[in-house]
Amino acid sequence: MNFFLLCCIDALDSLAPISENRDNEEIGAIMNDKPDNSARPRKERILDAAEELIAHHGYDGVTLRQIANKADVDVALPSYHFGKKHDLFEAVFVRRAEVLNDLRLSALEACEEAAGPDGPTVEAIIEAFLRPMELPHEEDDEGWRNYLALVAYVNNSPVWARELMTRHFNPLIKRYIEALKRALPGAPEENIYWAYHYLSGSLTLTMARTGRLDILSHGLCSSEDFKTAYGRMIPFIAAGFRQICEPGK
Amino acid sequence: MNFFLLCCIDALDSLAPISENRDNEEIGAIMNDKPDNSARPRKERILDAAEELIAHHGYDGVTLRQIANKADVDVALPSYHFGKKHDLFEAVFVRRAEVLNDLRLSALEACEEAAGPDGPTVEAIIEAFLRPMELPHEEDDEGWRNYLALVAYVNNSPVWARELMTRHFNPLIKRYIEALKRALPGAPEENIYWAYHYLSGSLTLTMARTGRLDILSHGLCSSEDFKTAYGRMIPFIAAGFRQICEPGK
DNA sequence: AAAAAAATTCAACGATTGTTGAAGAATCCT
DNA sequence: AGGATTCTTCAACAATCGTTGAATTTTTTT
Repeated sequence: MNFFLLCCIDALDSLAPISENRDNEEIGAIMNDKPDNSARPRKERILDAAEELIAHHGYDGVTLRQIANKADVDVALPSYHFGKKHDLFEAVFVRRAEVLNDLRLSALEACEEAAGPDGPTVEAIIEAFLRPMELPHEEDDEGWRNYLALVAYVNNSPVWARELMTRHFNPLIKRYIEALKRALPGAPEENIYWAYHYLSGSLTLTMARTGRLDILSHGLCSSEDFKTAYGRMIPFIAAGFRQICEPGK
Repeated sequence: MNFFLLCCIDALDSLAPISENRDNEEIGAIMNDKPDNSARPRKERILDAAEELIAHHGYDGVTLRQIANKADVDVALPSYHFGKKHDLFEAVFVRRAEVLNDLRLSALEACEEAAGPDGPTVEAIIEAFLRPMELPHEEDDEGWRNYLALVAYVNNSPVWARELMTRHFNPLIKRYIEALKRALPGAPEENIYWAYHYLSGSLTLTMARTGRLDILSHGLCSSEDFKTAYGRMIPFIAAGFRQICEPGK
């Protein structure tokens, strides 16, 4: 009863002059749609909220007020911490980009080391490219899932892809391309790029998690099932690479 | 001299009470960034403008005023012809959807007829799926190119994909899936759906024309080169299908 | 040619947008 | 403890958003 009363007060406190931040947040975290907002610092909460909303509705489909509301902070706080809206978007994008690049670089180096002097196979390289994206959300890390959907949104956008994606991801991708060239000696160079393009597309749609495949297959396949998605994808893409990149064919 | 004067008047006529629409438009079409707006009826001009702008900037990234401006019509006209903004968006999406479906259906039926009693091969089916998108813009039909970019945008969006894409494209896709099942007897059914998913992703990114591949390959490949994109894609995807759908492997 | 219908323009509405400066509260440093 | 710094709130700004009703022009019909 006492507990319930406090929650109702909390729900109406939009105009009450509050000065008890910590207590208020902890109570609000219990029965709100914004989970455990009290735990993380506000600056990261804003990034989390922006990440999720932009991944689902796009940059222009989300307002700073929606972001602030989901993060349970004041409207002015995103601007204070990140400046313009576009800067907030970049901050969201950059936050996990280096983490992902590091994971991928380690995976590539590991599979190169494990391989013989001829270098790793196509399958091993593609696996090193894909598995790092599976790892972060084996436990249900919704933040990482949202980020991957955001990357899919950016990578498919004619506006953002050239700037953001190229700047942050191309250097590492070029390393992967070099490894693929070694694994496919004699391949026409442009075909390697086309094959990577198809790989990128398949991966992008997977990360977007639109749920269309679920409907089409009547529940036989699930967009949320990353493990299966990547597991099938590796031999699929590798066979495609071999088909158009091996000179004998 | 006389010609140039008329153009200047035309450029300043935003507040002049005009009643000579036809003449005015023809003159304006010569030196404006909005080409041949006088030729097509206004209702289609609005669809064209919305198509191009939404394909490039997304639904929320475009205002009705921008659309009206590009179509060279009044701000209120889109609302008069199509109602709400969302209805205009759907009108754009639907306009060419049936045309595309018809092209694909004809292509599928043709290749089924050409094949023997065992039905067409995987390559033939995928070709029938892809080539209809190449045809409309072999001549530089920018309208069709914009539409395909719009479909890519929609198909990659968690918000729109389930509703619009499913409603307008799933029926025909199911026919293609059935043909693929025939071409790949004994294949695990879910793998067919996964393979189609990868195909859909590769196609989507190709239609989006982000220009990233151009940068990555230092101009070796071009996002605008649909012919090559589809030509390489068919054997690539077909090999992938065979890899994960043929029971022997 | 007059009347009816459709197409187009104009001006304006309330709502919402991103952003800011000043005021206030919390935290840190010495 | 107290001054400096950082963080957070509040209220408000001009600009722009989608949409609409009434007026006007153009086209179609009679």
